[in-house]
Amino acid sequence: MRIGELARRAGTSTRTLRYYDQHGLLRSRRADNGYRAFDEAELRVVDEIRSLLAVGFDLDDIRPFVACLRAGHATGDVCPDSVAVLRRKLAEVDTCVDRLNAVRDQLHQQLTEAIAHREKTCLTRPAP
Amino acid sequence: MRIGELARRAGTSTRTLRYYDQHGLLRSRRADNGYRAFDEAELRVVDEIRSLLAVGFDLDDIRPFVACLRAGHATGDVCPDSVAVLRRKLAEVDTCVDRLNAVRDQLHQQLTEAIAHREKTCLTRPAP
DNA sequence: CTAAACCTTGCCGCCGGTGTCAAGGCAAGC
DNA sequence: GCTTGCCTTGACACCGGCGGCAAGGTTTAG
Repeated sequence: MRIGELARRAGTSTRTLRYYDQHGLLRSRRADNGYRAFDEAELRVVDEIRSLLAVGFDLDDIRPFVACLRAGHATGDVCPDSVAVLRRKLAEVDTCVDRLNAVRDQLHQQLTEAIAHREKTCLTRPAP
Repeated sequence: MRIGELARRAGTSTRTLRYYDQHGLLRSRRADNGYRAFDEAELRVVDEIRSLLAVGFDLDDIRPFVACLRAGHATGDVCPDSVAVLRRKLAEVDTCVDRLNAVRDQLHQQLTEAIAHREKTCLTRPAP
């Protein structure tokens, strides 16, 4: 399979696939004319990459998952290295959620106080 | 007050202050030698900018708050435009938190299943 | 007089995944 | 032979808030 077909089937662009290839996440042979040739299995790999990128992983995070797939596992997340990344990412997301919630609370309070202040100082009509 | 002093007092760098100035967030006159001269009040402005940046606002979001301070208000958040930004940002943070929580749940489930799968397939010792 | 400590503008780098364009090689149908 | 559509590498652009450096002018202390 050449890069255009893989891109169409995976629902992405050739530019993107070349980038993954360049960074060692895809496996490709070269035909005599220099064209990249991909196995069917790479479609699954691209799907894995895309879905992990979509949840906020970067390419380095994704490497173990790809390796896990190549090792013959049905999913990329059952290998020790993948599990380790999952743990780390989960922790990262947790702290990120905590921070965002703190920000949320601060914004909420600031908003509440600002509105209270406006109603107190300038006697405009109350919000509709 | 020159830029170095303002930077020291605000706990930031001259590079940063020039950046704010360049983007119209600070107000400065020029001395005869070309040096920027800042009023005392700009210290408060820099503080406002920094604290809003810290919670994830970008410079454009911050403009109304600065304008509000310049309009003579004790805090930058009591003016209508600032309140509008606060509302918008609060909504953004809310959806961001929701997305992150969804990701969190997905990661958690994936992790749980991956570990269950490992314990089922390869009979390694259970995690310590 | 000179060194040190300011100040100025301007430009490159970063981060990461991708869009996009350039300039060219190859394949296939007419 | 010519057009069309694939493929190749390489390189710039983006986003945003800076860091850092260069090359120069200014002021002040000693």
